[in-house]
Amino acid sequence: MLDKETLIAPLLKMLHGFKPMSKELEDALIKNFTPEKIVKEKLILKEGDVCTSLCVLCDGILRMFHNIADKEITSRIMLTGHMAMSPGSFFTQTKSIESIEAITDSIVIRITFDQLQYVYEKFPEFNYHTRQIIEMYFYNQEQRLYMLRQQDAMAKYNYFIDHYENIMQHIPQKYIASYLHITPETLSRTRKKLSQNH
Amino acid sequence: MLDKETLIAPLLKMLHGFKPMSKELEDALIKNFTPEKIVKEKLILKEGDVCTSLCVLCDGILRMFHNIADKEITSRIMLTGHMAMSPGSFFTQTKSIESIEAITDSIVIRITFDQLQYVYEKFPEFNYHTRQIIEMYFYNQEQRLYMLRQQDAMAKYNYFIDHYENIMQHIPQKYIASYLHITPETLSRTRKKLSQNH
DNA sequence: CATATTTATTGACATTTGTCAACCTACTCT
DNA sequence: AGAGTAGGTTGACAAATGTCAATAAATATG
Repeated sequence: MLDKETLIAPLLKMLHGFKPMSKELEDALIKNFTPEKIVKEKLILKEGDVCTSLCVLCDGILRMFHNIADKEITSRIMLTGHMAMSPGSFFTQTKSIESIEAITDSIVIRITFDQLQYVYEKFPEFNYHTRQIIEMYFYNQEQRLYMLRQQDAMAKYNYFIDHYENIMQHIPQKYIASYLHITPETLSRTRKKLSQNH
Repeated sequence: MLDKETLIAPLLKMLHGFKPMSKELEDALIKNFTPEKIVKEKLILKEGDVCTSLCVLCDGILRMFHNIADKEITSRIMLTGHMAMSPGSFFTQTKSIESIEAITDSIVIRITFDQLQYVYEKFPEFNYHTRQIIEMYFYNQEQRLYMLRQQDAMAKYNYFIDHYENIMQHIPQKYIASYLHITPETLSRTRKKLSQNH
């Protein structure tokens, strides 16, 4: 595994892009993030537990899912650079209704809720950076909702490949299907229809 | 219409609840928010325009909608106290794909993007407050997605009345239907079925 | 490399929801 | 009060998607 400074570098770069950070803030972040290896299929958050930490994905793919009517539904797919946590559970420090699992072997850097609060207190200007991030996530979620509102499976799938093409690689279709709120069978048929009209 | 200080009071109270604000910050907010009356059916944001300001709803009901395949889809319903804006358009100051309309005569207080940036610059601690708000909105959106993931129309409607009961009052059913991603006919039948099993 | 396991595809069929049209109801506006 | 309009309900039917089962393909395991 790479060393911590290398793993955290892209995150720091993004934060600097929003607004330059002091050396002290940067050091505090480096100090409080802990690298961690996640083996495939391991849960980094389990339904019923409180999401006490936030992970930034350095390498690999994660998915968030939950059960509805005995079926696992993938609610989010996280790629390199994304944050992994349950908003409902992390922000309010209450039990999570969702789980997060590694689809592939992954590397994350992790910071606990308490550590994060410490950084906020010590470096109030950090609120600016996280506000930017969460605005971005909020917007992404709107887009996600927009996708789900598309007329039918074909329209959703087209929207998906236009906007989330990079997600396609190396992810089992069954996860993509439930991400689109359709069954694997319907996705398979939609893909076939699409390839026939090429 | 009530005076500005009265209209802005609930917002200030909520912000104080997150973290006490200085008198200066409070004054800056009072100064930069402008009250406005919105008559029923008027658009406060039109698709294609940039969302240059954010409104806090003091009284009335608003809805956000957009067109997909020639049909109007209600993507959000806003009640007293809620913020009204297009996240995609406001955060990035680009053209909006959605419109916002008053369902009833309404009163809002409005702040422009530029005014808000000014407040952020002058009072960096305000980032803390808005981070709290947007975290809350993010969480609400997750809940919304959770609702849409329910098995069928009945399950969605049940989830809806459990979690959004207050939205029901005084809102045409057709808006609720598209909020649930179902047709007004299906909603009507679902309601009937539910009342029969009472 | 061979086998076992998981995932994807395909078909037949059931179910749900959408569509369209008619009708009813409530509300608005002279 | 009466006409007009928009929203809501109901029915018949069509279309889309889900379900279940069988098979094929891909991936993992020893």
